[in-house]
Amino acid sequence: MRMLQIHSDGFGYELKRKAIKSAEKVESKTYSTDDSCLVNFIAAESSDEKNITKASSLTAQMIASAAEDVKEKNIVVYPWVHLTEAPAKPSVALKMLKSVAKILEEQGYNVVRVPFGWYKAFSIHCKGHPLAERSKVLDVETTEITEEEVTEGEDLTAIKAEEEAHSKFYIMEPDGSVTPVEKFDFTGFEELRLYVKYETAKDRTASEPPVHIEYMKQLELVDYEPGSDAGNFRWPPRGLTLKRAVEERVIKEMLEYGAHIVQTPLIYDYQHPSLKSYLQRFPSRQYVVRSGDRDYFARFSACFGQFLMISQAQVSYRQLPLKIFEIAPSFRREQSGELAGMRRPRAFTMPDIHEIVADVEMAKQSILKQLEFIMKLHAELEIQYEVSFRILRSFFEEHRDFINAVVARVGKPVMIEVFDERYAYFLFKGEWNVVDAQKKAACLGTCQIDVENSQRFNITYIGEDGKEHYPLILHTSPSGSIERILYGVLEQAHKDMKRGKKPTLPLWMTPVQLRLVPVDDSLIDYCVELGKELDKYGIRYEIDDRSLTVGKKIRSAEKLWIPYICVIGEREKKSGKVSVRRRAEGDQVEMKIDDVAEEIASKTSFAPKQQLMLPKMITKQAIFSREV
RNA sequence: GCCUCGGUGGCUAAGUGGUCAAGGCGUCUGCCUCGUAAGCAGAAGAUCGCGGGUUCAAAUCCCGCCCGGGGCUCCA
Repeated sequence: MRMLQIHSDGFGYELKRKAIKSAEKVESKTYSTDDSCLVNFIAAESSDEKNITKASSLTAQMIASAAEDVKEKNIVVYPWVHLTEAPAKPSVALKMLKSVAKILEEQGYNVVRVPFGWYKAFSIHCKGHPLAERSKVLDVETTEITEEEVTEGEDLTAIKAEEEAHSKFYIMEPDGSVTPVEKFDFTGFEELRLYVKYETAKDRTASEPPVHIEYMKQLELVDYEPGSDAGNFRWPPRGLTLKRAVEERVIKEMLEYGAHIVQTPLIYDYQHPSLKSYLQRFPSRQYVVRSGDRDYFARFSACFGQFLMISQAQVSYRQLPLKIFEIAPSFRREQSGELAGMRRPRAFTMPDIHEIVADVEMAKQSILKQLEFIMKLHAELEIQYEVSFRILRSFFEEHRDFINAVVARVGKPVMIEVFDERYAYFLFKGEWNVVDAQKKAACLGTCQIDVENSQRFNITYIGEDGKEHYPLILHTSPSGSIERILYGVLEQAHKDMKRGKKPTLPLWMTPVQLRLVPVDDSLIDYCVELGKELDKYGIRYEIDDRSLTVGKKIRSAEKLWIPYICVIGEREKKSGKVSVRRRAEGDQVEMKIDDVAEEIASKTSFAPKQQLMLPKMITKQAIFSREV
C-alpha cells in the first residue's frame, strides 16, 4: 500500500466518467466541503492481496495516527492507483478501501470515501504546515513482524525468502554430466521436456478437463461429494478396494524397510509452541475445527504428529537411523480454483515416513536406501514418471559424489534445480512426477533432507558421548498420496489408449481382477464352485449372475477394464476349463481355473492380499456411478 | 480468493420466453436361456442445482448463493 496524505482546508470532487467496467455505483456525482480534513490518496498494491485484512487495518492505523498528529476528525479516503507500479486488482483495492473507511468510522472519525473506478476532478487546499504533506508505504509482511506479537524462534522471513530465492535449472544424466536445461537435447525424452517446461516456463494453459476425472466415475472408483466441502471425495467399494490395496502395499514395504508404524491425531492446537512456529512457514491453508471455545487445525501433513511423538520418545544413537511411518488423511484448504479432481483435492491420504539420522553422512546413506523402495514402488504403479532434485548450491558442490550416485540410481536424465539460498526447511529434495494429458505435472513420491525441524520440535537423540544431539530428519513419501497415485494410473491408462492399447489398471490394485460370466442362469452355481478355488488364491472376483446375453456381460466387464473375463458354459463345465479373455494380452484362451488363479497370484505376489469390498454377485451390487 | 464457462430423471443429453420437458443408457416387469463389446416389448422415474426478481407466461431473461471445468494465483 502506498499513500499520500494531505491536510487540507476543504475538499471537493466531481465524477467525470467511468474508468473501469466495475466502477462503483453512486448516488451523487459531486461532493464538496469547506471543513478542514485529512485527505488520503491510497493505492492498494498486489502485495496487499496476501492479507487484505492486515493491510486494511494497518492502513487505517496509519491514518488514525496521522489524524491524531494534526488533531483532525474529518477523513477523506481517496482511491489513487497512480502511486504504485504494482497495483492490486480493482476488486481487492475496493475491498481494502471500504474496510479502511469502516475501521476509521468505528473509531469515531467522519469518513468520506471517494467512489472507486471513476475519472474525477478534485479540488484541494493544502494547509502547508510541517505535517500537512506526508507519504506512507506499507509492506504487509515486514510490517507484520513489528506489529504482531512474535514468539521467540518464529521465522517469518521464509515465505519472503522463497519468493526471492533464485535458482538455476539443469539436466543431469546418469553419467554425472550436467547441462543447463536450455542447452539439453530432449530428443527421446519427451516427457522430461514437458515436465521441465511445466516447471520452468510455468506454461499452464489447458482447455480440456483432466482425463482421469471421467474415468474415476465410469470405473466407479471415486466421486465428488456435493454434501461435503469441495475437494473431499467419496469412495464407493470398488475405489475403496483399490485404495486399501495401495495402502497395504506401501505399509508392507515400510515394514520391510524397518519402520515403526504409528497413528497420530487429525487435529492440532494452534497455540502449541512448536506448531505455532511451524505454521508461520506456510500460508493459511488449514481447515479450522472449533471445539468449545478453542480453535484447532486439521493436519495438512503427518509431520507434526510424528515430530511431537518422536520429541518425547527415548532415542539412542544405537537406534539410528530411526524410522517412523504413518498413513492417514491430511487436509489442505487449497484455493477453490486450484482444485482439479484427484490431482489436487483438499483431503488426501498421504503415506509419510520420517527417518531420524545423526548427520549428513548418515542422511546420504539413508537416502540411497530410500531410493530403492521409491523406485520399486513407482515401477509397480506402471506409470511413466520424471524425476527432479532441488538442491542447495553449497550442498550440491560439497556432495557431488552423492548426487552423482543418486542420479545414476534413477538411471535416466533428471531435472536439477540448484538454489543459492535455503528458502524452506530442506537442503535436498527429490520429486517423482507424472506428466498428464493436459501437459501438467504433479508430484508423487518425494524425499527431503530437513535441517530445521529437529530444533523446532526439540527432537533429540542420546549420542555415544551420553549427551543430547539434534538429528537431521528425512521426510519421505514413498509413493505420494493414494489420490495422486490414482490420478497417475488413470492418466497413464489414457496415454496407453491414445497409443492404441486397451487402458488398464495395475493388476495388483485393480478392484476386480477377474469376472466369472455364466452363459445362462443354470451355470451360476457352478461359478460359485469355481469361485471357491479363486478364494484359495486370494483373487478378487465377482460373478455376473444377471440375466443378460453373453455379449452384454462381456461388454459390461470390458467397460470396467476387468483384466480377466472368464466365460463359463456347458462346454467348460464338461472340460473343467474356462474360456479366458485376457485384457493385457488381448487374447482368448482355454485354461483351468487354478492356472488362471496361479497366473494372477504370481503376477501380484509382491502385494498383500486385499479383499474385494462388495458382494460378489452383481445382482446384489448397488450401482453408484458405473454405466453397465 | 479473483476472472471465466457450465449445472435439465441414477448417468448421458435435446430444448434459448408460450401446449402434458425429446431421445439414449441404466432401473423395474414380462418374453427370450442366450457362446465373447449393446436381444425384444412395456412401465416407472425430472419441484429443469438452490433462493429471489422481471413477465400475462421462465429450463430459457436478471441478481445472489452452492457445486463442477478452465485461467490467474498457488502447490508445506
